[in-house]
Amino acid sequence: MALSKDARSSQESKAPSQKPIIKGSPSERDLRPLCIFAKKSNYFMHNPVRVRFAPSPTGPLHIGGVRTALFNYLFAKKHGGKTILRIEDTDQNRYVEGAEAYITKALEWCGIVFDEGPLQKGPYGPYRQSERKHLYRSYADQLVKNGKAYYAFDTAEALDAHRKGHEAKGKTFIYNWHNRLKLDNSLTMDAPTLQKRLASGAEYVIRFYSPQDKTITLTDLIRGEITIDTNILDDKVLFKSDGMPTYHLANIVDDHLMEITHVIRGEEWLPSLALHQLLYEAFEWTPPAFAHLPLIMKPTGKGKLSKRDGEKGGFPIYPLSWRDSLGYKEAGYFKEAVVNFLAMLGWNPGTEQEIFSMEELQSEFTLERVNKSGARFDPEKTKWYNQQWLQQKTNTELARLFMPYLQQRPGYPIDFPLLHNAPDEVAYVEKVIGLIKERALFIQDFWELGNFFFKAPTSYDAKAVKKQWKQETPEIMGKVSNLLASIDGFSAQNVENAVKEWIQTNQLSFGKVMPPLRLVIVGDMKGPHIFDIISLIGKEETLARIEYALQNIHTP
RNA sequence: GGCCCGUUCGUCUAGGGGUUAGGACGCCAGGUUUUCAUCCUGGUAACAGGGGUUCGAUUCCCCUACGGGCUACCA
Repeated sequence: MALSKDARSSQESKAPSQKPIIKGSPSERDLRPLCIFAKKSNYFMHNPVRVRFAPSPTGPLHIGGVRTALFNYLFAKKHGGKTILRIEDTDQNRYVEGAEAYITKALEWCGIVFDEGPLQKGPYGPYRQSERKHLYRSYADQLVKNGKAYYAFDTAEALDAHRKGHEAKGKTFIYNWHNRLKLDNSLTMDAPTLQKRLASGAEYVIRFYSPQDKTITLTDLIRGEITIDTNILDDKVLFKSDGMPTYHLANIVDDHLMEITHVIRGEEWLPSLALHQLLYEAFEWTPPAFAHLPLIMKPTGKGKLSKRDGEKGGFPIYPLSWRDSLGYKEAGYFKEAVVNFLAMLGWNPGTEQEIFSMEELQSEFTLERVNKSGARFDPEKTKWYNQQWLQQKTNTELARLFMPYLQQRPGYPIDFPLLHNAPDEVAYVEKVIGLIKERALFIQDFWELGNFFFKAPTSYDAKAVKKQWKQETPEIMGKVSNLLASIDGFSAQNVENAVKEWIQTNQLSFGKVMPPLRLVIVGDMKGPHIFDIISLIGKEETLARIEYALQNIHTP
């Protein structure tokens, strides 16, 4: 009835039982944002963009959820709008202690900040649905009064039996127009019976009365138009017997009350869009615009990314650690890298730029450039993003971040006279990082890459010894040692010049000097330029290492 | 099963009625570094299939296949 007032009913009558039509030709796609803004221009002029991220505190947020929050945040920033965090804790059974605090901390780490929410408050609070409980009942009642919803007394067992019965016959049980009059609800009883039933304290739910024989057209900012036949919809429960609303009711009521203009959420909600649209119509409210994000899929195998994939694939799935699961932060990822790779999962700028800061994303992001199809998650590429961001950090910042790792290593504090070259330990670490930075993906790689800057080798790579440590090598190393001892001004350049000159005048080959020298200094055939290493660890330490090697390397 | 959404290199993607179908990750090969890695250069590799529409389709339409989501008094 109220539907007829709505502009949509004219569209419905035009296309009664048409097949789904998806409009998405290039020209229409390009025009889409214009159309949307044109249609709602008045609305937009007086209503600044307001988006919400509405997680359920049933556990830690995984990166899929973080991406949804990120896209909401970027969209709001792009349009100078507001971001709202709303905690959807209407399911008392699934509540997990600490989950809400985790969500708040995780998003904060990523740099996703909210203008309104449980902590920052705001004019539309409270921002936890459990604290808004008193609000929802009257909205459910309003729908009952208008004939848009009804009481249902069917027990869980009875419904379960129906489902099983249908399943046995290869059919699906749907609580809607084709059987609602055979079930135990207020549609099948007169007023006095209903009153008696309610007064008796019987448990009941409130169900939405789904319309019959209508085709509704839905608009999704990413997918275009979708048409749905209402006959396949079920009479969803709006209000549960425990006195709490379901997601569907609470979501619509709160989005309306909080004046949300754009709902950006995961694709798993697309099937509910029709119901939500119908609810807005039933309340005679203007619905927000909707955008359904493509899902993030498992790196291998079938299905969407889940919490288990992290353990299986050996990569973090959560932004921060949660119990036994290592988070991105703790695994050594920069938040910039996490935000960057999450943004590129399902969105792209249309240019070849891949590295984006949060600020760049805020100005570049558009919903029109979000993909329609799900993106397989690639842990390898996340490492690459981290490497890219690591290279952009200053040595000072990297040193600060590396110190805690270094301090956990045996042999700390540094036990040899390295520090002659630097005013303090951190300054020394900065110099080390300057030499090894470009080969690192993570902060903690610095140890593997440069441990020989902090402790002298006590063992030598067996293969390298076999190959490099010849009969004459000890004698040569002894002479190199004497040479190094005589050098004043122990810069990398000075040392290199001196050694090269010495090799030439003594008619030795580089191959007889350089590889063994690296072996005694590093313990292995790896690392940055050997003269950079020698210069940085200093003369005293260099000589000590040669001496130690001469005593301890023996060829069989 | 039903409904909805989707489909370009192995992966993330650009593009779009006429292109040598572009980039990135990965992988491979050369070069540099008298080490290892980085780095540089190059290479490998894609329009799911079938019908239309069209002078011409990877691009638009339909069908099929495949993938995904939903199908709770969960969100």
